[in-house]
Amino acid sequence: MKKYAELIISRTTKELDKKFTYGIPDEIREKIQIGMRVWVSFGSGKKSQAFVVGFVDEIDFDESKLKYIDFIIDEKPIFSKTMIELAKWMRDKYYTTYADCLKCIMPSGIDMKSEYFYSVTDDSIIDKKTKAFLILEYIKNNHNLVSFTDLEQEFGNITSSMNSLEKKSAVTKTEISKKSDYIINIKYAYLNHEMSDEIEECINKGGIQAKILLLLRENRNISISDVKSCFNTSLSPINTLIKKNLIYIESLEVRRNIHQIYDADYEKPAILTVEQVDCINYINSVKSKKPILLHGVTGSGKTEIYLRIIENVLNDNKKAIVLVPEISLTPQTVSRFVSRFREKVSVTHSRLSFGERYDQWKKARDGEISIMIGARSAIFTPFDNIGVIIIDEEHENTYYSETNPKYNVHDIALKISELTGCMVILGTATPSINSYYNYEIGKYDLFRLKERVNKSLPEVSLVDLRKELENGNRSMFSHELREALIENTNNGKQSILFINRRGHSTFVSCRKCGHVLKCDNCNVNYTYHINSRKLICHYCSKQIDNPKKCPSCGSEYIKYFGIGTQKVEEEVKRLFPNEKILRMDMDTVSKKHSHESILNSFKNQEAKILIGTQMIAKGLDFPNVALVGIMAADTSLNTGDYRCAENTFQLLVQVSGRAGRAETKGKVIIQTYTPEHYSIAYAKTNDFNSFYKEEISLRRLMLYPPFTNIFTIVFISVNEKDIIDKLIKLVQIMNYYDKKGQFEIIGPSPTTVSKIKNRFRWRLIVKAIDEEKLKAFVFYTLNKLEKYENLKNIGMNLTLNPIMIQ
DNA sequence: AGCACGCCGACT
DNA sequence: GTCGGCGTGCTC
Repeated sequence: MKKYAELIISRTTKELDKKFTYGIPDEIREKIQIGMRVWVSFGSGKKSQAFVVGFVDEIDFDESKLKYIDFIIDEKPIFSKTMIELAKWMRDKYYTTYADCLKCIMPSGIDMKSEYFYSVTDDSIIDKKTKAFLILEYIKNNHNLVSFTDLEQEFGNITSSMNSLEKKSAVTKTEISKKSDYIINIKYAYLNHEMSDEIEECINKGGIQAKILLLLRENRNISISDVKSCFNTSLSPINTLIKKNLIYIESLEVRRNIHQIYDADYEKPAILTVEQVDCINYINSVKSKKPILLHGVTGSGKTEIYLRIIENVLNDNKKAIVLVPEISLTPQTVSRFVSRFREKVSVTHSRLSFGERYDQWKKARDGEISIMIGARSAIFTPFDNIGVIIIDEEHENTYYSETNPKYNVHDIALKISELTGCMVILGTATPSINSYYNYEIGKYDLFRLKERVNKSLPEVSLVDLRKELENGNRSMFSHELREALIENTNNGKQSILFINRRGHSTFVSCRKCGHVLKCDNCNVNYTYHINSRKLICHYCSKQIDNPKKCPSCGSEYIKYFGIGTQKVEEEVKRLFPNEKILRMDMDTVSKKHSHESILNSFKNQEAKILIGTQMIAKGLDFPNVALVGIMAADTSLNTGDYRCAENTFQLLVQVSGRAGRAETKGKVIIQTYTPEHYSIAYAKTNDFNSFYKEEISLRRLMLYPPFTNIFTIVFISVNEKDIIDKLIKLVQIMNYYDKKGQFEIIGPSPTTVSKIKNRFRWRLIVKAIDEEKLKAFVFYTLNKLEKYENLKNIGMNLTLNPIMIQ
């Protein structure tokens, strides 16, 4: 047993994507476990982090090649056996490497790496004025210890220089490894009870030392920093006491608390509606082990159901993971859970530091908490006994990872459920087409919540902007929206205006020749920003001054078209010169906490009107909001993506849900140029089922997911001709190998944004019914292409069933 | 992926 | 001769 360890080296290339067998030194044989991180020599060069995934008794290679593990990095394993199993499955599912998947599951920011540092030992043999001499000078001037990276930054390519300097013994190379464990140790003072007589004596003498001893009599231990601040003193009395052997010091690891969230008051469980009781009974009694799709209109009390289910799970001595979209991870959401379950809850999200996140992760692993709330990556919370995974707002796109491994939280949750037997609950007011289809074909169970708790659904009206135009209204506000906004504001109620574009004008063009101003680095129209009076590219952030003359024909008739949040703000200010107006978009929330402060300000009724993009669409609950205006419902319809109808329907229903969440009856006005489009028409009546019927039959007809699988291959390069040529070759290879015609190959064609930051992007779409066959086919043909063509200078972006076709 | 090694051409 | 640029091959 435990003769040799099987390791995955922490390098993410296909060539190294296999187990390497290492010897185990006797002194760590007892301690080493599956799931631990170890430090090893690998190949020539620097040492490497590796993960223990198994043990074997024999090796199947030449023993002379065997190397031994240097040491174990952490005290405890960082992967459970379930997580290692999960990584193995992810590797095949998402065609990445084992190391990539393990790193994804592992808490972020704790990678252990090493680097070479150089010191000068003898500079007499080097000629002055040479580059080598300058390098030596530089090292000596920087504490005689400089990293390779720093030297490279200072002098450019230095590989061969450093190698020859080392050969001549002018410098010595040291490998220094850095472990980021983010551990905070606090030093605590303890009384040495063996010295009670001496302690008594010291107390009688009085002074600060006596005060410290008295305090320690009352408490088992006190942190040194507390002692210092308590008596407003330095370290010296403490050191004297240590010298006298009356107290001793011990370091303890402390875990950071996310303090703010524990301030919430205890919230009494709400009285449940009949429907909610039915739902909870249903979930608790269902035996099928299928994921449960919880389809409830906004305001139907899903959160209270989550809380009750979690209560049950905790009573079973099990744990719960609650996933929410990053954007709705606000203290408001979290406090509902905290107020019910207090210190059993923790939170993890991207705004926490690595150390804070790692500490919450450790609390979960060590059983100090039972509920973890977080965005996408919280699905990997290392609980030992998961009872339920709740995915709130399951239709949200943020549950898809865009970087390798390009996983989808639904898939991961289902796999964890398969491995551990936990429940999976998917909650939403607007199910994703995929999830609802899974219910229809019997893969998921469904519970429908039809009522709003204490509330009625808002009244929704559609305004046809074409008719407004016919009637001579050229402004962005329809007559109906303008009147409603004025009335609502005069009544002291709050309004939300939704526009899915930031900036002022979404394109700028010349009225004389029609020239549209575009960024020269990207194939994107400039957006006009009024604060800076500049044109900004939303893809590469390039800014140029607002032109006075058309760069094409020289005319002065430059016009600004398209509505963004800033233009709406400008218009609303004109309507209500004395009202404070809040705007929330990427430009106003860039500063830390500004997201929070805008929402708080609106919550505290400091402003009656809030204008915003996507980010105001979700999960916000403001009781005084009686009007929601959607400025242009069609924006998300014209993206050309196969999911645009689904996205539009979801967005409209979600935004509408912000209205009338308390006693006030809410009103929603949707402005659109295409009121007859089914995604808009059914959003008006909040009729998911009809929308679904129409959408699913369209998907079936057009052969889109969930009826097929789509693989997109995007090639990226500064050389446009090169990527087109290579994609054409790929198509030829694909046609050659697709003997049975099982694969539909579309393209090559430029991506929606065909140039970003001066790099061209072209894509190929491959469709097939069978996911496994599709993956195999794409990788087989790509490998073939790689045999004939040099693909080193081409960026590649491969995605199975992308959330958005680029 | 790193990194070494080896080959080649260019530059004092 | 030495430096820098690359192609190739290996990593328990």
